[in-house]
Amino acid sequence: MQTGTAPSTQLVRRVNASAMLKAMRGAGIVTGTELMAATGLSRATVISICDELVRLGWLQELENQRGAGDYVKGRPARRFIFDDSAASVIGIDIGANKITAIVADMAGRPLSQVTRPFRAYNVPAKERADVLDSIAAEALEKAGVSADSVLAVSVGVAAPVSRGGEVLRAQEFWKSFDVRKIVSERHGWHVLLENDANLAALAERWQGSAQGVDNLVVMLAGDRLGSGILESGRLLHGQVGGFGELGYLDNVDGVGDTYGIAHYATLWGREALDSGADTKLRGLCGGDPEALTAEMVFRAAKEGDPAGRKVMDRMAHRMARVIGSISTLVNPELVVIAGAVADSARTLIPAMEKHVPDFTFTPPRLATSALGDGIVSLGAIRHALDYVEENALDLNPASLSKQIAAG
Amino acid sequence: MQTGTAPSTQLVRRVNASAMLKAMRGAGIVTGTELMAATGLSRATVISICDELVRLGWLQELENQRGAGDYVKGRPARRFIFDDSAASVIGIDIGANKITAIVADMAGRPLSQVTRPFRAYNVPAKERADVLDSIAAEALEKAGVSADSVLAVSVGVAAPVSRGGEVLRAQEFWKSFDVRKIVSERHGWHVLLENDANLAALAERWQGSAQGVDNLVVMLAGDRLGSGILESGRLLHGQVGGFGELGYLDNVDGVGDTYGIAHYATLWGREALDSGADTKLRGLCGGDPEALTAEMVFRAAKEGDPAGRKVMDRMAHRMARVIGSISTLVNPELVVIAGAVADSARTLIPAMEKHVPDFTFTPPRLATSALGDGIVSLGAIRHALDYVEENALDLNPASLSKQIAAG
DNA sequence: TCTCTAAATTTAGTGCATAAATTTAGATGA
DNA sequence: TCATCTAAATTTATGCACTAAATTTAGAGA
Repeated sequence: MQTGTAPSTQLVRRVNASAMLKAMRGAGIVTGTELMAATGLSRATVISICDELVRLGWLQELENQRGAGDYVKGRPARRFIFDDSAASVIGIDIGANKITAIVADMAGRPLSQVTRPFRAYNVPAKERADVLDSIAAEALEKAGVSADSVLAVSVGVAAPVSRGGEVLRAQEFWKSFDVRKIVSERHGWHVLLENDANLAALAERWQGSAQGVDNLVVMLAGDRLGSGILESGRLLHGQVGGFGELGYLDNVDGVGDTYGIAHYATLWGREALDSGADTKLRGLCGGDPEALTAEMVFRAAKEGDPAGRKVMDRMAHRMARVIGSISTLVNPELVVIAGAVADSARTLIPAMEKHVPDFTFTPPRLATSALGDGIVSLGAIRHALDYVEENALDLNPASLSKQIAAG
Repeated sequence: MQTGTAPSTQLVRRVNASAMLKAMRGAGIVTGTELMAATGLSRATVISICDELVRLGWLQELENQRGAGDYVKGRPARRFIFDDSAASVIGIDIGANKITAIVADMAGRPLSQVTRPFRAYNVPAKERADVLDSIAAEALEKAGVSADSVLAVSVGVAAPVSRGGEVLRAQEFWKSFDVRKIVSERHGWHVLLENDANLAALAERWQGSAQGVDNLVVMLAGDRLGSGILESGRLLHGQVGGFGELGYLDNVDGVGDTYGIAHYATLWGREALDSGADTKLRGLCGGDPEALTAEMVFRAAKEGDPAGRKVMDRMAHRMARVIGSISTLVNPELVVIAGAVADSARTLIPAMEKHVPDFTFTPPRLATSALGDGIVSLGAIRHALDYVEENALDLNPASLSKQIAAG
């Protein structure tokens, strides 16, 4: 009589294996006893899963069992270490002006980062795939990592992406389904797609100021406003990926459109110049309003320039309305402002905290992201790692070397 | 050596048992073979779970195996039937003006419905519990069902309720945590709390026009606007239950507040009267603007009265803005207008369908609820049934009779 | 060398499932 | 009447994943 096992039974093993990997990631060297405490499983189970994870290439067992002399009595514990370099993932951010790729190891440590500006819109699918290919190849080379070691690639795009990873309403130039297929077929990589603001939310919860926060809004607030929303720790997508779209702001009093902080800083700064006011901005941009950047306006405000400060004041009012409206409907614990302007926007926080309660009965905590420009590609790394960890028994370093051996 | 089984292993049985119950609910008489097809489980498993469910009082096995002559060959199948009357649940809607209770059997069939108007606000917790008790008792008596057969009670309130079932920001008069505890202790019932609009969303997906819809917004649109949101089939709550709050509409152009359809129908109808226009409304309300109701305005519009039609036109524009804004952010497949005015609001649909695309790039389908005034208590029934089905192995008819025998 | 100890291993048993062989209840027809 | 047919139930043999308790083991120290 042959075998036959319920898929539901095998699922238990998958769940426990994922839990073990998650417990080990970032924990350094661990013993069976520690894992028992972390997972609630029995020693027999923990050890058997460890043995399997070693076989699959996820873990390495250390030879020198007695470690840094932290304990001495009894039989020495077997010591396992998560093998950070067993495989790698790639996170890619396809922004409006540039494309960024990060190669990271299994601990999520970035090994290399490559950024390349865009040349044109509306290039054919194959060329788009080529761009993605070449930047990925460059990042891999820079990281000193083989393309065969890549277990998953996550790509962030500035367009709605459905829960299933499909871009159904291809805004601007990026119609990604083809690309996904092409890249996947070329390298055998698993390619995931996700909205850029959603990835920023994952990044912020992973390494930013939203650690442990389950109800979170992250606003990408550079030139345009976009938002990624986590509810009970889950990303929201809606029917075709539009959850978090902010177009309704067009009709909100005192907001009127979805332009972001950088856009309005520049616009209002130029208005101040045009008004003929006496302001430091004139010096900063060399007298040419077209040369004025958001950065200059922030700097002027910081240095006490009245025109700059007035811009900041208007900005805080405007953003308070934006955050107030979304917080009413979504009721997050925390709203994080992210993107290229996040760092400069930190000075806006006190004023925003003051005004947001005028627009919602459930004011959230406010923060700015410290993750900088790479937040989306970092979120893509987390997204890819999540996928790999969930599928660790099917998608693993050992399966890679088998492929290599077979190919 | 004694036993010891992983909780994760037992979980498989629970999941399969729930799946079996869900497959049987509403299916009438079923055989093992049919259940194999419905659940994907093997015959041995299906039969063993059936035997267990019979033991727990969920199912009954029929004696006369050969049914209505639909087939004849082979060994007669054992035939099981879900015992609708094995236990019951109560769904309660605590509205602004009245409280409604429905007692239903395990098939979700309402056995009785009782409505009672409110007398006062701000009654002490014990009295509130007494009101709930007495209306529940009345509904049980009317249904001819014993209080001992109740497996769960779900209560809908017009206030934010967190995922854990706690009312953290007790709007108006209902601070329900006490009540939950009191009722639970008096009868040993499991008492669940949920927001009324969320329950309406469950009802609409269960028996309304949203069957099979996973991304859904249901708007309670009577005197005040409220919304319940399902994303990927899950109710959204946010940090303290505020997800779906519409207070941001205060600042949306052409909306300005959260008053509902009934409110504005009455208000605008009175404006028409005050303007001295020649309108049927004057006859309908007997010349007294204070006596004018939303219902009269709808009727006048239906009969072609110009003033009434003008109100409908304004209403469609206003609601298009409301639905457009929420649809932009939430991206539902379908928006259902529910509550007491739903039936009258059906005539608004074509105009709203025309205008909604002006306010969102992702216009949803629109519908009005046919579930009438009882939509919240019906949703509470579904909520309670969901809870019972998820916990069918722990919370079951046999455990009830055991309690009775022990007590 | 003996003892102690904490951890690993081994052994026994449970729960939940599958799959294949066998039995069974009834219908049918020689 | 009784063998035959059939679809379903049962029985039997396994597999997998886990727990729990008994036993062994690797090193430290008296």
